[in-house]
Amino acid sequence: MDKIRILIAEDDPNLGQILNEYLNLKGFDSTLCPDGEEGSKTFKPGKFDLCILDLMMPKKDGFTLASEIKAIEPKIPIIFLTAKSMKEDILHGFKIGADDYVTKPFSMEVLLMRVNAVLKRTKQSAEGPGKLPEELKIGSLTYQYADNRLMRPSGEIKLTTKENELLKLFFDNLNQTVDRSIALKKIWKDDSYFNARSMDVYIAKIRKYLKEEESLKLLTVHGEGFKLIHLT
Amino acid sequence: MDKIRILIAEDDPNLGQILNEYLNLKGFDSTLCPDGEEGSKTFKPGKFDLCILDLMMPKKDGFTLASEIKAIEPKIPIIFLTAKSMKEDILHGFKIGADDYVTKPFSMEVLLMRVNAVLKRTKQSAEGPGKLPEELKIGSLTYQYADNRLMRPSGEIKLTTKENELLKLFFDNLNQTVDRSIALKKIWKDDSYFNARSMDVYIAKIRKYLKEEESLKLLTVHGEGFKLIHLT
DNA sequence: AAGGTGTGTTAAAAATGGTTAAATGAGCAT
DNA sequence: ATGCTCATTTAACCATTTTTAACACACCTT
Repeated sequence: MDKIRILIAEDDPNLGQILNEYLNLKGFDSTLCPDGEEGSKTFKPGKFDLCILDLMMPKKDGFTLASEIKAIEPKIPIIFLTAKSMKEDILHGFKIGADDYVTKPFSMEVLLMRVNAVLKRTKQSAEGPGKLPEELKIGSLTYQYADNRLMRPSGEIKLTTKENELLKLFFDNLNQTVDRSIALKKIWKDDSYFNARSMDVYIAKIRKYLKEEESLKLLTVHGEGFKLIHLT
Repeated sequence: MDKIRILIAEDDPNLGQILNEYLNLKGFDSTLCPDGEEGSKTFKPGKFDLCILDLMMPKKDGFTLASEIKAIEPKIPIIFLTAKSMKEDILHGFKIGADDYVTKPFSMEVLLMRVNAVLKRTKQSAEGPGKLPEELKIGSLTYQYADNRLMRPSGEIKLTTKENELLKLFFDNLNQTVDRSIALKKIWKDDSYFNARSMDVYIAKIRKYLKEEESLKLLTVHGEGFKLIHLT
């Protein structure tokens, strides 16, 4: 296996240097760019396996750069660095395809963990559907998909068949985009206009059920599908 | 036994045609798609028993198509056709769940052998929910289907013929969905409206019998059938 | 800014399943 | 045969799940 190639875009020379050296030390092949524009010039399709982008940079911000990169190589994983812990930005990042984010200040260990987690996820996503444990606890919720039950602090919800199948699909692909057409074919057996609208109705229901757990958000990825994310 | 249904995705019209005709000649029900995208549209869960995918195709390559198919129906066998004999590709293929691969050029006989070998392998694994022992104990219940008896802590129940056949069917397929129409054809010999309603009455009875064993639940899978689950 | 397409939301319609009790019918004993 | 008894089916009614429809809003492109 070759070295994992990482593109770093970070304008703070100090932090940039540290990042670069640390990742090299840990066996990655990393390239540092001092601003967004430089990052845009440096990125070439097939030349990188992962991007770590600062959000606030001169010349070109992280979101814009990410969009450009995704346009070239849609499936490349991206981790954002953000000084703000503002949820708005984080959610926006996930929507445009971020795989994770790290808020400054952070320790190198934390970053490394995220990098490895993201790489593991995206690598095995092509492999197989990760098995879900019988009972899944996230935050204040307990999800027992085996018998269609979702326990919340405010009480238990008995899920209908379709609700349960859809929710399980999202948990099976936590933090990853689930394609509309794949979900439709898997659960409705057929991708058609009306089934798609039916699914939208169920999306709304699931959002309502998850509402009281702040750390879970079912995002829309416009034109692609949906993504259930877990904010850590 | 019905015909084996095969999905073929191959962009070379010449080879595709030959494949299709040959497999039809050999008694398969094969469908040809001229590219990966067409393959994605054509594939529906439960509609195919095997996929034969070319690796290099316009619009959508074989690996991508395979991932989508596996996402929908994880256990379906897939055979890749590849011009390259490159180990990298072959290994990657196996990782994402290939059951076999055939390198071009190949003879029809070779392909047929592989198809039969794969089907034989996957069939026997999918074949049988293992035979039920004479006497089955689950939790506080003992089910002796041989003589229509269900023992519960609160006392024994003598099952009627239909009750017993239905309950056995569910235990035979524990944790798996039993299709309404399959159950009807198996037990009532005929799937009709009134038989279906009759079955619903028996479902209610069985639920009542199982009620005192908390770990067993007979769930309905709306529009499909029923599923007896055992919570561990 | 405008217009097309995709998604959010809500309510009503349609389909499916749950429940109960009465009708049917088959087997058995008288 | 006649009348029990019991399994099974039919029927009627109700409850739930899913789909359809209509309209509002959001997103992308020009």
